Amino acid sequence: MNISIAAARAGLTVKTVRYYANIGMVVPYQNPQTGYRDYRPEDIAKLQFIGKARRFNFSIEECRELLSLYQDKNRPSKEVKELTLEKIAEIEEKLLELKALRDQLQHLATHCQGNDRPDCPILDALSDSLPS
Amino acid sequence: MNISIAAARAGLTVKTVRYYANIGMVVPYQNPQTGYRDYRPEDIAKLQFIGKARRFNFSIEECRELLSLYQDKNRPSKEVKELTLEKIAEIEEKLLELKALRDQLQHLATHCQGNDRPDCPILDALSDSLPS
DNA sequence: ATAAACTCTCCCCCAACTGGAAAGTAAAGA
DNA sequence: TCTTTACTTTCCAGTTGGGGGAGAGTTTAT
Repeated sequence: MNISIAAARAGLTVKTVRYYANIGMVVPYQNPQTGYRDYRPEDIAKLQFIGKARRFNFSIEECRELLSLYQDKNRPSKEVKELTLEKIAEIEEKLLELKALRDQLQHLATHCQGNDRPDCPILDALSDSLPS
Repeated sequence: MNISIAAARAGLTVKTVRYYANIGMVVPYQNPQTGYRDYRPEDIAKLQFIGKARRFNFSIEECRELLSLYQDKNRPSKEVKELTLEKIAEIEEKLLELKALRDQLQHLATHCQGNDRPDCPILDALSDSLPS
């Protein structure tokens, strides 16, 4: 299977798939005559796996880790669960940050007339000390 | 005021302040003999302004925009409010994404024993099609 | 006077790709 | 078969927002 088919199957771009080959994540057979990459079903499965893990906010390095766990048929599920729980905690933290951010901005926007007058509590807040 | 004092006043690193000078965001007077930058109170005010806007998740370009609005005494507050509302909408979207992500991961983690057996619904989900 | 602490520029590095140029290859139509 | 189009390759540069560190000059403190 050529690279564009492989990319489509995995829901990735060709550029991304080539990138994954370059960084040694999914390295397909490469025809020595033409240089064309040839993706086999197991390569596609890996690409799909990585695509999903990336969508779950796992970093490339974490994907590499998950992938090796995935390929090790005797791995304990403990490691995978731990990694997942860590990721959940990270996301929780990010959620709190973003909520606080939104609330502060919302507060400012509510107090801004948003008209043609130069009066603007948002800019005032940014130039003075912020309500923390 | 030298750059380390300026950075401390604005709650930024020296590297960051120098970066802001390089990209033309806050360009202080620079002694032609020594090359040393000299930050005046209005430069510090700008740095503080930018620091706060960055903490509010505004991009460098958006900071530039806000800064020019801030410096224009006759600006209508409408533009600032619009930019802020857009930012809020962005954050809302990101919040939804992250919540969905957390819930899916949480679901997977709940169904994983996390023991020494190779059995792992998390990896199964990553390698099969995901519950979407 | 000398050592410590600061500053400068310059360049490379990070993540995770994306875009584009130049050149070679494959497939499809006339 | 020839030609055109669509693909593929490598390589280089750019993105965001800086961080790390070298090597050289400057200021400050002792």
